[in-house]
Amino acid sequence: MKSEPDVYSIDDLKRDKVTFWDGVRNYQARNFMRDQMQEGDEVLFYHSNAKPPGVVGLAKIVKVGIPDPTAFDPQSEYFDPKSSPENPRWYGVEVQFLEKWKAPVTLEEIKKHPQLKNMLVAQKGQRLSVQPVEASHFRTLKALGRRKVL
DNA sequence: GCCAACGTTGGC
DNA sequence: GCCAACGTTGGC
Repeated sequence: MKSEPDVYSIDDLKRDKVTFWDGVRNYQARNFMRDQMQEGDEVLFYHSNAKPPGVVGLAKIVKVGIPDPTAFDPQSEYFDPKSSPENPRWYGVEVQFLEKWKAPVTLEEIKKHPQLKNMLVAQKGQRLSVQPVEASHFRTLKALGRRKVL
């Protein structure tokens, strides 16, 4: 899951412990959250528009399939008049903080890594804010994130 | 700040 | 249902 750290960072999640992941307004991302995510799933937390961009830690899905209330709120920047509480168009999930790594696994590193370079996030033009990660990629990346920092 | 690579919108 | 125009994402 991608987030711009200026908007919501891994430190914010660490502070909050649990947060509702709102504001997803892309059908592919929504469908992935709705159809693929399960409670208990681990999630890579990615800082986009960051210096450097990369995966900064781990989180866990604690609840799925929650209608996104910001879509109903005319004051919200995520307001969508086509979504209503009776017929919600947008959904989110609850995410729990697990760990923040001492150093991020940067996008540059992912692109260079033989076992990670074909990850979705490393592909050109790939801008989905929520995207699937293959199990082997997940394991490799997690091990990299947990390495001792020199 | 630039711009490639999308996704969405709306006229027709 | 096509597609041009427009908006957004996000690395660089």
